Amino acid sequence: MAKHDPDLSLLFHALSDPTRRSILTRLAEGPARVTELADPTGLRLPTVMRHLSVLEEAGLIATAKDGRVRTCALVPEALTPVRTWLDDQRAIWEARLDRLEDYVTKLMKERSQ
Amino acid sequence: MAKHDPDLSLLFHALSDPTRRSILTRLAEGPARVTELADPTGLRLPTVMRHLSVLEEAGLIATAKDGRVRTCALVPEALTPVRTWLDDQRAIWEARLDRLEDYVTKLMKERSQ
DNA sequence: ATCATGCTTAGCCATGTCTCTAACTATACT
DNA sequence: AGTATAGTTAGAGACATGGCTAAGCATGAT
Repeated sequence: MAKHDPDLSLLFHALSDPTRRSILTRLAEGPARVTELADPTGLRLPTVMRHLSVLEEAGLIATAKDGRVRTCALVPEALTPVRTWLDDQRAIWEARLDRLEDYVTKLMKERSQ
Repeated sequence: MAKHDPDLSLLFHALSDPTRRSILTRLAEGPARVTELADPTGLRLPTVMRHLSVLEEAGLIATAKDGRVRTCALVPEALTPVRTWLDDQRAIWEARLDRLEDYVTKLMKERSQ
């Protein structure tokens, strides 16, 4: 299968880890430095760094280094493709439901004649 | 970090693969048997089976076997937790924006005095 | 200049993922 | 009964992931 949506795959993969989701939730309340993010996870710094780079490569966060401190911030628009995919999926599903409804309606009309 | 949301992890992981997403999109148009789903992927049956069981374990599809044919169907409500998580995330983000706005408003008031 | 802080790099290990082939089972067709 | 069809199981191989330790490198504080 062609990988038509590398973005979506990256995004969903980034979101599939509880640690990464908790980092995002934390960041939703405001930017934070690396150590600050690592602290509540109970994980070692290099491990958290890895999570952060997964998030950054997915475009979910942006980071910048000032002096020796790296500050991380959420990129809220990054979730748009996910939302869009969900909406599209629901749209197709609903279209199908509509067609099914039409079909049932048609059946009932035919029956009532 | 405690894994408070095994469901979400399963769901996001299931959605992180293009093949699996394409299967879901196909299923959104109506139920299908395994071979039918395998066909357009260009993958071997066992591989597709694996994808299907990932989708099933995440609760995204339901399958039933009739004779030697297994039919797969979408479970559209399964996406609800994902949608909820996205909404929650956005809510926190917007709350933060509001607080920021309040702060700015306050600053401006102070300044104008 | 020295030391502490904050991050980064390198490399290891166990486990998980995605794909395959080969062989098997169970159901339908003739 | 014999053959084709639809799926399943088992297992292998290549690579990714998530965690770690140990060592390195800037930058800020004294």
